[in-house]
Amino acid sequence: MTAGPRAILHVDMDAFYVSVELRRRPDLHGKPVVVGGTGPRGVIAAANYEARRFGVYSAMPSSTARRMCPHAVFLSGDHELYAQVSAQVHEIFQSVTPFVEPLALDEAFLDVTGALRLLGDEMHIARLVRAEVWQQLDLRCSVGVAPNKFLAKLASKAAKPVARPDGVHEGPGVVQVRPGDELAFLHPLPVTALWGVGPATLERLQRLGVRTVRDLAELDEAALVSAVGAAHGQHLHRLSWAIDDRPVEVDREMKSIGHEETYPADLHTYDELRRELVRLADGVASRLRAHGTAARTLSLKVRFAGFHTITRSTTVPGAVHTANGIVKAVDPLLQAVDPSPGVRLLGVSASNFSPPAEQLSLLDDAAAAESEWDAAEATVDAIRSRFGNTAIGPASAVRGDGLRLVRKGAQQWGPDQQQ
DNA sequence: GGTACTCACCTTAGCTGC
DNA sequence: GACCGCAGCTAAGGTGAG
Repeated sequence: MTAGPRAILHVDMDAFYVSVELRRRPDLHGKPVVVGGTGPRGVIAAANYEARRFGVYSAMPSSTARRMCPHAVFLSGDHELYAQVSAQVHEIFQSVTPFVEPLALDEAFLDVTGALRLLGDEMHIARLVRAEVWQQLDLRCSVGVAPNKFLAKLASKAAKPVARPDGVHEGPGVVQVRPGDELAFLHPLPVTALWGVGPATLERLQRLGVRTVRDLAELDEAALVSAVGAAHGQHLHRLSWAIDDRPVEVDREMKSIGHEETYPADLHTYDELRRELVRLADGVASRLRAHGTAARTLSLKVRFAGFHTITRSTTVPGAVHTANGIVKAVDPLLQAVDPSPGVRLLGVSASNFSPPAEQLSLLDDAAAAESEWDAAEATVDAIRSRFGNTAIGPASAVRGDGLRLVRKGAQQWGPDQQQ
């Protein structure tokens, strides 16, 4: 390990999804544009700074966004395209350092400590990354530079453009928190700036009179722990003193795979739910196989019309990676659910990964059945890889009189308007 | 009255085996 | 046989992030 302070970069693309859209729709430059679900149950995935001037932000219900900014252009989004562009962005990161931890399609941490001698100081590297992203991809990003991940993330936020009602103001693009300046930068910030302070934690902290990070730092750690729990309290206390020694993790292991979907109209019968369960299980199984893994724990998520949400899960003796295996495990959980109040969302997820069951024991009945289905679903995978994701799927995934196959991923941010 | 989707992690509670 | 303490696992719910 390198002695002395680390040099960590947090690179965050500016209004990523919208910026990618603007590359193919230059006519929309300067106009408020949002990407997200276009239907009444959709949410905003990204808004450009012109739209943010009107108070529109990501995760806002699309219906609210339409009220606040009726003249905005609403685009339903193209997740596959964003993933492709994201891969190009990450290639640029890799050209600077192999120590890249992707956080999302549009952001990553880079540990450039080892690249300082070769490429110059961390500010130079930050400007280099920014320039390459702009020149190669016609996209803007903001970069935070700091001795740790947490401060680098806050710094990149400080580097971003700001949208106010009077206009969009350019940000500095790169902001550095130098070793020794950590607390001067951190302590005046509102406590919500800390990673891990959401609405629930904020309410508890406010009851203790905490408003800023400095307030939190000066709070007795025991009081903090009793308010928000041991793990969370200790973590926040360390962050409030700018202590964050988490490494940049290049290969983070995935721990769960899931799909969930909100329907344009509530579902009221077991048959409808069961049909959707098969579709969701098909999507989850397909991804499990793509990752060469299988899962022992299968979970069902049901959100009712009143937004009350329940989860039910089961752990099976042999890991499964076929739609049939998942449906068999989850169906009893679904049968125990009363759908009569109306179900707006159904979700299936798989966790507790281990090698596929048939590799462990072909003698076991369940494993043998899973192996038979595996052969069939491997053929499905091959057809999809050649002809596309909608080429083949469970019969129950066919919707409407046009026999259009509806696959997962078509409505990333809620049901579209015409469903 | 309106709230998507995906993933990670934590807390609490109950059960089981020793 | 009843009880205790402990560890490990599972299930359910909650919180937070992007």
